[in-house]
Amino acid sequence: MIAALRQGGFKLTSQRQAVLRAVISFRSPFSPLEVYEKVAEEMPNIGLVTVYRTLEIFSKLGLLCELYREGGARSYIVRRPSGHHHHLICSKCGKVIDFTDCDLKFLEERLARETGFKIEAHFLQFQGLCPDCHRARR
Amino acid sequence: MIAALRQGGFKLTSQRQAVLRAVISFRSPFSPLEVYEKVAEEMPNIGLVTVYRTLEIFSKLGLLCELYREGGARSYIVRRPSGHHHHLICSKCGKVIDFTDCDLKFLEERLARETGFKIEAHFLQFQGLCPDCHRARR
DNA sequence: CTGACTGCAAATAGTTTGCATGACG
DNA sequence: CGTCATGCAAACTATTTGCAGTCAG
Repeated sequence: MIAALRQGGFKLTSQRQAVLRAVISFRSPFSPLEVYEKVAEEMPNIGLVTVYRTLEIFSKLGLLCELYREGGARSYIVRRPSGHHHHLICSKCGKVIDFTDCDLKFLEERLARETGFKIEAHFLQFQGLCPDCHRARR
Repeated sequence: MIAALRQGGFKLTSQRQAVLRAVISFRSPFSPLEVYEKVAEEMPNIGLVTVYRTLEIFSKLGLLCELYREGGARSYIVRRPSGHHHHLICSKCGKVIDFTDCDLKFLEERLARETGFKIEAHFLQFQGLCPDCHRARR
């Protein structure tokens, strides 16, 4: 991680180390504000702006992955080493489950053939109710 | 649609009709602001707030489906009872091509079985270069 | 040293709320 | 005619930008 920062030409400041520590302590998706609050416990002078900027850098470096949730707040998760993955999100409580195998190669090839596009990426996301929320609804 | 409004106990106002007309004219996901701008062409006095409230109602009635895009703006698509569809977007010029058959049933069933989620929707989008932009790049 | 980084304050963007007026049913 | 809907303005929340001082390399 420290190596990744250096490689990107970024400086290793105490703030960035603190944000990194906070980020890897989360087990579910987190917003910039949540990270800020956690970091502020040990570093009260840190600015929320710094947290925003640091999360953006981490995201560009591939350490974090931005995802889409209801409620307007941006949220991130720590990216697993495996690389490419998708999400299954509970529309009630926001719980997120990753999955990696999406098996879209056949569809992608057909679309490329039919449209002439050179396809570079895809975004796939499922929404639904997690077991708890599904149960609670009844 | 009109029936759906009545059934929900909502009044059928000219604004709601105009928003409905605008909404079904879009071929790709749209934000409240985009809907507002389109409606304002024929009804300059409409308030952005009314658009927000109307879209929320339509969403609750099941006519629209909220989805997540980069950039922070909320966005919706029309939920089509028969033909839900997806997009293939050129990352250079923004050209959009729709496609309908996405063949995710098998994946969806497997995810539902493995996670216990009740899956309600999915969002799938491909990005790449359209033939023109691909040619131009060389 | 020096350019990148930080933190403050202010600016923006998107969305929601309060309230008086207006219109559907 | 009563109630729900509208539109304005203002409040709010999340995020971005400008800038002067600070620090890692």
